[in-house]
Amino acid sequence: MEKYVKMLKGNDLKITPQRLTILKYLDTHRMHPTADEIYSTLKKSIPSLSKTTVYNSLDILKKYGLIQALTICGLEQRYDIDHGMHHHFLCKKCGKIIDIEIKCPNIDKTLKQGHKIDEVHGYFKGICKNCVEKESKKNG
Amino acid sequence: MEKYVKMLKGNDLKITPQRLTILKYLDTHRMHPTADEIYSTLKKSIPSLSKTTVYNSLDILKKYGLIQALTICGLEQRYDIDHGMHHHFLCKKCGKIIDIEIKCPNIDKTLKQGHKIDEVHGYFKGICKNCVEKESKKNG
DNA sequence: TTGTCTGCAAACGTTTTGCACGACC
DNA sequence: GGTCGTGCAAAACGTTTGCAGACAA
Repeated sequence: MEKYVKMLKGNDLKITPQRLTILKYLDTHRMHPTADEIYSTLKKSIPSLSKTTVYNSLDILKKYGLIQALTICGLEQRYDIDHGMHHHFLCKKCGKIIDIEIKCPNIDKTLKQGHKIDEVHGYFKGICKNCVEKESKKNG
Repeated sequence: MEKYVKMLKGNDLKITPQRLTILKYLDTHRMHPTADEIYSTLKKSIPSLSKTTVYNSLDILKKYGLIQALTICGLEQRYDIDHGMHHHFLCKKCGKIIDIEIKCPNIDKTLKQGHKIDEVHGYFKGICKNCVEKESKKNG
């Protein structure tokens, strides 16, 4: 928990049980939950928790770069603790969202066509390893 | 208009004035409009047009790969005619969405970490060329 | 003590639904 | 005549707002 206190303190953010719990949840459950999933889960340990607080906390944590929001076409907003440059892959079969490590040498420049690039978000869609293997077993 | 008829016919889609008009609009106005912007604009030429039809048409055009949906964090869904592999850049200053041509050699593989990749969507955020230049003029 | 954070209820805007009518093979 | 597309109204959904009271610093 010390870790999350430090993360908040480092950004001059007030330390509240709600924020700490949300940070810890996102850090220990890296399955890109929705705001509602976070709310439902944490409601069990903090019965007084409100959805507004979840949204407020996620907004401010995002604003200070402690977490990241994923906006994938067709899905609600999802959240992820910020753990270095990575992208996201959505399996169209099982719906799972998987972290993808791809480095693109052409993106690493901060300037492209004269535009100053601060953030890079890569979204990939297809069939995940698991589902591909299941499919080939069925056919072979 | 022949062009849009062919696009629909090629996918065994019924040809309706609404679909043709939406396709033409997206082809000739590449500013990534929202469903509502499309509706408001086309309502002028097709007064009977309903928003449901706009959503229905956009959905089916997307399903058949004739158009693309952009889901950018914090913005409503936007639409774009499918004109080859390109990505999108959002200027955090002026809000404009700009097409970006970046080729990533590491993404071009259809398999990554065992996952079969069908779609690649790149979203970039920062300050666009225009706003960067405005800023530097002000300061210099 | 002071300003910020939280929680509730209500509002909001986008998108989806259910259903009936109409158009087109 | 049966399927598919359209349009309307209403609902659903995720998210945001306004405000009052609670809490961290």
